[in-house]
Amino acid sequence: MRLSTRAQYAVRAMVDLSLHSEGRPVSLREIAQREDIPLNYLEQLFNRLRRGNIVESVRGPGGGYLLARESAAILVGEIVATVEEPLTPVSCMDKGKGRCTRTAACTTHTVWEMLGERIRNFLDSITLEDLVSEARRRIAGAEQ
Amino acid sequence: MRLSTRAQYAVRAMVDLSLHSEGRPVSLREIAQREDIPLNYLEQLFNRLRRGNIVESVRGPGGGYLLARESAAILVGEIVATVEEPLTPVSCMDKGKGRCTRTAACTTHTVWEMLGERIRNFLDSITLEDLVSEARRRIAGAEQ
DNA sequence: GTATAGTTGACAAAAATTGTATGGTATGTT
DNA sequence: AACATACCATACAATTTTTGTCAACTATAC
Ligand code: FES
Ligand code: FES
Repeated sequence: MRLSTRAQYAVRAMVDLSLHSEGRPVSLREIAQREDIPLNYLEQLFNRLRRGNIVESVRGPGGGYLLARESAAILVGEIVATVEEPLTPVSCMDKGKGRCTRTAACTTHTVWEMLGERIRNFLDSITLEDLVSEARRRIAGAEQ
Repeated sequence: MRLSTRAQYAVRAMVDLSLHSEGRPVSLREIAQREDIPLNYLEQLFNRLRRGNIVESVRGPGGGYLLARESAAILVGEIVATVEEPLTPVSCMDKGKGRCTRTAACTTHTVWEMLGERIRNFLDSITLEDLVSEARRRIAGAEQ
């Protein structure tokens, strides 16, 4: 039940982006440095985030990424789901895939289904803005 | 965010065991056949389950495994945690491990911590007995 | 004593994740 | 136009984790 580093990286990077953007595009190079994430790997993640309509890109010098919407309208669950395709606990829910073999009438299926729902609901209950304002509080607290 | 097959196998096997035991030990060979799980793999899982005090073993011919307690006192969360060591979403919670590098003040840590809590709470809210009686209902329904 | 069935540890195969490399395209600046 | 920046895309390599297998051993019922 581990989250991939993809998901961890993506959320951290999105917080970083929000904190440092202020309307201007932020380059991945900056984010990669600040958050200590391999640049090329981050590029892959942001490709997905762009296709997922979570960020917009600006090419050329001075370019970078911008939030596609206000941070209060971006859910952590979206970010995670976008970079970590299946947010379901078991593969039989993947569509196309069959049920698990034999099975004790597969009573367990329901459990995993509900578990997935709980996970998604929780992650969708937190917005990027929640994390950003929390981060700002911490920074303010550390300064004084 | 995938559950290992270890966890899926273990829960299914435990349901199977409960359904077929009725006080008598059930051999892994039976379970492996009914649930289509590699026998040797299942042995490893039941070793962990035994050490986790979830089942008891009876050696020799006619032997097998028994529930260590009544099924109503066995939580699905226990079974999963026993075979799938870390039920935490990120490794920085593993004790001994450091925090994630750099980090946007690691606001995200709290999110993963809460997520882990939710997952554990949910899985601990379901007992093996819940699954077994659900399975019995299905079997009865299928028969008529 | 023999067959059954759990116990254990080492190891191999396979899959998934994580990270790297390379070559592109768009665009602002000089 | 040339050049530098920074996104875009794909392929591939390294690593780690998961999954499965093998072999040897111990206890016990018959
Ligand atoms: S069919 Fe989904 S877990 Fe068995
Ligand atoms: S320290 Fe735990 S996620 Fe960053």
